[in-house]
Amino acid sequence: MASQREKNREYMLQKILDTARAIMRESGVAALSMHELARRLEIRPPSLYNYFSGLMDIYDAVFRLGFNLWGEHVLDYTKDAQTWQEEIRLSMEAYMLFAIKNPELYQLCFERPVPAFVPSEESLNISRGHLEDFYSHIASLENVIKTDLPPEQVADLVIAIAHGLTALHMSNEPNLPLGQGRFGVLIPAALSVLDKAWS
Amino acid sequence: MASQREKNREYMLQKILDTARAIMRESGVAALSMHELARRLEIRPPSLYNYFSGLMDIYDAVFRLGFNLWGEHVLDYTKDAQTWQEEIRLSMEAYMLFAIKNPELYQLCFERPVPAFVPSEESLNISRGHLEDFYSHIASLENVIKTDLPPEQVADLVIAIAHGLTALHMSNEPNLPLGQGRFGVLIPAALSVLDKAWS
DNA sequence: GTCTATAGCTGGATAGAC
DNA sequence: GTCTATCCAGCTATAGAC
Repeated sequence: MASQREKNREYMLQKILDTARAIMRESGVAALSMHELARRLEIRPPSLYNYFSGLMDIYDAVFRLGFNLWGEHVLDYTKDAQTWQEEIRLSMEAYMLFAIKNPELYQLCFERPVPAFVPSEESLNISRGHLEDFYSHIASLENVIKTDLPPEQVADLVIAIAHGLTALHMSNEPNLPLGQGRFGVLIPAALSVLDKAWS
Repeated sequence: MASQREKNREYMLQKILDTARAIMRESGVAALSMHELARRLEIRPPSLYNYFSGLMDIYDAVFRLGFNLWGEHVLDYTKDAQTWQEEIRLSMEAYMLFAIKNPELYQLCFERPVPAFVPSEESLNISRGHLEDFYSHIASLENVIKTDLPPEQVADLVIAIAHGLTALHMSNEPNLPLGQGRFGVLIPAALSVLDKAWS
């Protein structure tokens, strides 16, 4: 039973997080500030403290939001995989696609651009959960992927390759769509290498 | 003929850059400031303007220093390579080793932690030169690496893998030496994959 | 080449009125 | 739940004395 007050509060919380993301996207993750946030929302900075306990709390909320969206995104994007090659291809594409569509969430969640921000344990547990899910997924393919590597290392290697291609894509041509650009174009090449090595 | 004045000036320039690197290493690249720099050097902030035109100029000098050291480092580390596999192994190891030994230079040169800092054209040309050198190196191996990929893509894929492993190593276990840790341990696995795919 | 003094900006956060 | 007023801190950079 959401009362009108609760709905208004939800609405405001949403608006704050949306605006925070817009600032991070336009000016870099580190550019988020209570002042700028209040300016864009056309309120005074102290009002924000009715919704969040401080700047780091807002970072944490966006971080949590990022990993929640990431979980949904990967689940949805990889749901039709039939082979391990497809599984890995879709996982890598999902990684880069998420970064292209949500650069501010990608930076905040997968790089560490704000040393002063340390995610809360609660938020870290969400991210750990997604990693465990991926480990399990790869472990279930243990008998079809032909390699001596333990499944965790297979998973970590896939993550590292996806991360490397994505990070370089984002710092070179962040506006090009999936599959294009100097590094975006290399996903098939990376997959071909893994396929030849592990088939 | 370096006069005493010139020697003193060189010495001070060196001291400023060393101190700048120390700040970046301890508190993050973005934490560099004229105030903190002056504090550690036990001078007043305005004195720094006799050596650099401003904060961004100092970033640029460290950036340039980073790529100069990077060039020497790679040249030295890969000089004994006999096969393409060794060439690639040493290149990847050189990449991660440089990051472990000079995390502040790695972050400033290979990640982009300070959106407000844009390297000067002169500095960018140094980095472009090193990339061209690596392209040439890989191109010279075109007939021994068995792949349909153009040499630039071979090089970019190697860079992406090295970058992915290194970035994840640095954000997870930056203090572990080369070859250790969750991602540091994966260099041989990555090389094995490339060897199987391209031999 | 160093300093003092200062301008002028940004920021996080709190007290307390309404 | 919003505001005004305020504090305190950090920063880049310049003017001008010595």
